[in-house]
Amino acid sequence: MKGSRVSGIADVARLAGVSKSTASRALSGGGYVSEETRKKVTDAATTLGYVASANAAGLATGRTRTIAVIVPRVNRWYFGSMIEGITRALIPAGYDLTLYVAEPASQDRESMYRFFLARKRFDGVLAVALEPDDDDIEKLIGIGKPTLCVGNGLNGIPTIGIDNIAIGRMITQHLITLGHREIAFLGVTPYDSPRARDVADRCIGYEQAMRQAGLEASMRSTPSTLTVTDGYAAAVPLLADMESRPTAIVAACDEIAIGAIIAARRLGVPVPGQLSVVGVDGHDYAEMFGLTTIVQHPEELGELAARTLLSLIDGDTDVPDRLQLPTRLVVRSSTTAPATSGA
Amino acid sequence: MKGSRVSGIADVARLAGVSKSTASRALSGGGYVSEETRKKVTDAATTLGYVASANAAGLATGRTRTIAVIVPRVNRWYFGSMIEGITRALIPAGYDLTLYVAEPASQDRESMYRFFLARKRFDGVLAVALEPDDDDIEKLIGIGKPTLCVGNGLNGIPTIGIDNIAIGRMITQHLITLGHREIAFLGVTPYDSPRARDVADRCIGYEQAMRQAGLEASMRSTPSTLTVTDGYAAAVPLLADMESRPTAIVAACDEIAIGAIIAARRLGVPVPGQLSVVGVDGHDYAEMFGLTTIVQHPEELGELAARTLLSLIDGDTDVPDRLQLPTRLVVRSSTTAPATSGA
DNA sequence: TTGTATGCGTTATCAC
DNA sequence: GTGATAACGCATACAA
Repeated sequence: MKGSRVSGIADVARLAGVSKSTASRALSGGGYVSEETRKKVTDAATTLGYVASANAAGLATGRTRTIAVIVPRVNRWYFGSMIEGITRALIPAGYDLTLYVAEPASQDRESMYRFFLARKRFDGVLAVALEPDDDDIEKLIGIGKPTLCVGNGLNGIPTIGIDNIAIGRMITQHLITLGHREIAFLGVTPYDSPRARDVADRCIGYEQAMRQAGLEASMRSTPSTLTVTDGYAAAVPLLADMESRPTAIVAACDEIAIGAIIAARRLGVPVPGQLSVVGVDGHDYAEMFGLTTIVQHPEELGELAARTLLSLIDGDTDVPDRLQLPTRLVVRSSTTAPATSGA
Repeated sequence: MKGSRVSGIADVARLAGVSKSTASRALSGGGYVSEETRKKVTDAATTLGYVASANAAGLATGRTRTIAVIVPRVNRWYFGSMIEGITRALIPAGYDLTLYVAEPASQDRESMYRFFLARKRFDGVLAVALEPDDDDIEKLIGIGKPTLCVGNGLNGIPTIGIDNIAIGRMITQHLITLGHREIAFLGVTPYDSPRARDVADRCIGYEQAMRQAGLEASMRSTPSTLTVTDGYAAAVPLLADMESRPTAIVAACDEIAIGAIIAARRLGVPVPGQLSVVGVDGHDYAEMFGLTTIVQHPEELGELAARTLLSLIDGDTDVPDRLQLPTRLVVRSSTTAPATSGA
């Protein structure tokens, strides 16, 4: 049992009849190795089932072939999809993914920076959904490794995401074009909370479109966790009041929108007959609810972000400071022209 | 700029006026160090912002303070919650979490074993939702590190999960007790697929309860991705046929159940008036739909599993081979006694 | 209680 | 094209 130790590069070299350095070159290094010896070495490696010790290699090269991913949550459609997209880019590149889950401005995030990220067991960082009121920037820059923001960005760090203000404008415009004039926004607004800037930006887009059309903006904020439950809770009081009930709702995201649709059904408000609802995301459940929405693809966003980070790690310098992915309006059955007031 | 290198333990030792070994002992080692020098060393370390190189430490000790987590997906309520639970246990322990996302019997899973897991950059493995038709067992055992299965288990590896057969029996019994006799099962059955054994086990429990009550089992399988969309698609044909429509549905999980409820609403079948529905999971959306369900807590499961694995890594030998977490039936408004046939 | 010397498994630098 | 040899940064058995 003692002899069954994991074989190292020395064993490979011995079996191949070459020196350790030649073996190393043949397997990973970029140096000159004759085709003949390369084959001898790789054969020896496979017969021994040799796998290089990442620790030793990392110690020698300073690289870990690992990237760190910072997310506030995992159990959310957006983050879960994004992580899957990231892995899709990492697997073919042979990179490991270490996950750091910590809500912004939380105890966990503090210890993440002070302890976990300080260990620097990665070659680059993907920071997902940072929030501007957090002092992440200096800390991230202080790490001194290639870093990319995904979704929400921070000044000074290259960011890849979507144009949320334009999205807010677009969906609001869609409702205005249909003839709606009483359009309420449901979700996180930039006024009650500086956090969650991506969705707050959609609210800004909503305001812009309303103002431009000479309409009055009306914003209702949810408890800000952006869940169906929250959308439901926020929609009930809005829809219950017959007098002030809007003819259309712009939701900060699909989950909020779905919550609103469910609330409408409960309250007997027909969608889209008496109420049009539009969301943002392209959530898995959107189609089932016939939700008109802007579809984005977090997996693709994650995949692209990961690939960009890898090229950044490989020394690419010409990475754009800000990259916006395209999105698309998908019209379904949750939006229609408003019922004529008289009817 | 050349001098601003990251400080190593040598720098700490120099600043504290001791040798490297003493510094090492004071910071991490278990050896004897006087309180006085310990303080000097830790002070020096903090002023220098010293953080041990994980690579070097790992190379010396053979331990990585990292655990590997294998999941088939991330973007699912169950897996996302579980990962969050796992991190909850890992953070205070100072362990990193590297995530391996690969569907069973997939290309990715193959490369995961052959390449990623072979690097052994972890002290232990948490394998979530393994499927029995996959030959994971030998590969996992071959890694030679402490390993724990979560959810689905494999013979030969300690497993921690819930008793899905008992759960299937319990929810079916609930409907039988209410007076239902035509009860259909919706979801993955053990017959059309050996995979996804956890949900298939629930079907077995359903069958047991039906047989015991002298009732006829009727199973409808979904496309097996266990989403709301699938539940919806599978429920429509089942509910559309007035003649063979059951008075109650046992769903393999809450998402399937919710899909069935949505389908029922669409088809004008009142729930629970004409149809009772019960699920399993305690999904975030269950309460909103008034769904009667068995609640389980994937976060807690993940947290417990991670903690157990850590103690396994620390040399604990008395870890039970099979650990079942308790679950609880929560009765809501989706189940009631069946309408009397005559009415 | 502290310091010295050695090993962990690679890669990189140099001669050859 | 190949082979010694020195890092890489830390932990630890052993000597003091």
